[in-house]
Amino acid sequence: MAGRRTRSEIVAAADELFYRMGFEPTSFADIAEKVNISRGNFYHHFKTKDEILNEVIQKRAADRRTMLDAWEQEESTPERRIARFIDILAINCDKIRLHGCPIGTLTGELAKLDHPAREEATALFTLFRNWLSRQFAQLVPHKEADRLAMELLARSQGAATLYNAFRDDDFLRREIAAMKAWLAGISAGRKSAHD
Amino acid sequence: MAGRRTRSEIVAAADELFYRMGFEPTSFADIAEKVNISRGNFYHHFKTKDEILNEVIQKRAADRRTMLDAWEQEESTPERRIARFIDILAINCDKIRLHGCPIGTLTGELAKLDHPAREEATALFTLFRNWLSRQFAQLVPHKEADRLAMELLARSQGAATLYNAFRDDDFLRREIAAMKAWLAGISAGRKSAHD
DNA sequence: GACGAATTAGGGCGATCGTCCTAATTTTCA
DNA sequence: TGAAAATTAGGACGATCGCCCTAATTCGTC
Repeated sequence: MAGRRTRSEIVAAADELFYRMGFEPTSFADIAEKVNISRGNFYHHFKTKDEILNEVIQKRAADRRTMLDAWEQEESTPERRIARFIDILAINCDKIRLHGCPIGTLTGELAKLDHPAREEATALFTLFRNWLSRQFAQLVPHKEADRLAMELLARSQGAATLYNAFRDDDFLRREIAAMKAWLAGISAGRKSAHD
Repeated sequence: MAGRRTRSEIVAAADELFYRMGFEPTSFADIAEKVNISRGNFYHHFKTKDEILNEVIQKRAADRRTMLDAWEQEESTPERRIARFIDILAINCDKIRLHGCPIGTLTGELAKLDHPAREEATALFTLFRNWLSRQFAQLVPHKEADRLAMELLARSQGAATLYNAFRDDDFLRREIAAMKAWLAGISAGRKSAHD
């Protein structure tokens, strides 16, 4: 049963390498070296690189799901939950600075490769989109919730992209503050008139 | 002197291939085939792949500079000029849908590769940043201009990333409309109070 | 302790990568 | 027009790619 652990170690290593270097530039040899196993052993667990990619995507989805569940348990209001999402940028800023958003950069790379797993990667976005939409639905009419979810998703992606490019800490701080102010404005207008 | 034309054809082909497939996945063979020249001839013009990349970045910078200059001539107000920037998303939506933003995806890839030319690619962003900043400076106090430029740049990047992922035309239209409304609000409050 | 299954190691497959070289051809211009 | 320079073609280099095979070792179970 030690094979199961090796397999998950491979996926974890591939997850990080795909994030840091990208899917295409990461080779079997890179992953095998990181896990400290031979390439032959490697092949016993995964026949193709795409198999690993699928597993990595599933792992990322599972990781995000447990994270979202935790936020749902730990925070009592939708506004605080959405704020946790915005905080990702601050918490992971060191990694984002160097490698961008793990989800945004993966979907972008797979789009360019015209890779079959592209839609599976997009599903990672959908995970956040639906979760945010459910939170916003508690603050605004249901019809607007998904639009706000997409708006916030887009804004965080833009912030990650430009932070990765310019690496300007002040900019990131401003964007986070602006998103939180935007969020406060939405939850403040919950029962009042529009805007 | 025909060598000059071949050289620029190589750069043009590389430009498009780097955009469509990414820098790393594009091979010498890909470019040579697209230009219909032998790989040997290819080597006569460019010794290394990085040389081509640098030339491609310079070409992209030149293309954008002429585009920005044209906007400056064709539009009489800063608001209309900034609107031209926002319109990029609509005009290039077919390409963005498939391959994302040429500048955003290149800087992202080079960041992952830890490539020496990363900062040169970031300079493409700076081109737009400074141009937008100059336009905003005619609408708001100079201290706020750069922040607004970064904000708009970020928002357009986020829109491009999510449009590339979800390929939702309604979303892109909404984002464009929202950016234009945001812009109208800024230029309307030019001489009035803040917000 | 033995035996079948699971796991590991290591090497080799053809293909392609970026790069480089040489020789043939074309162009330039005294 | 003839020699020098610029351009082109085509192939070969070692390295590495994803992928596959076989043999050895470890493990689980009776």
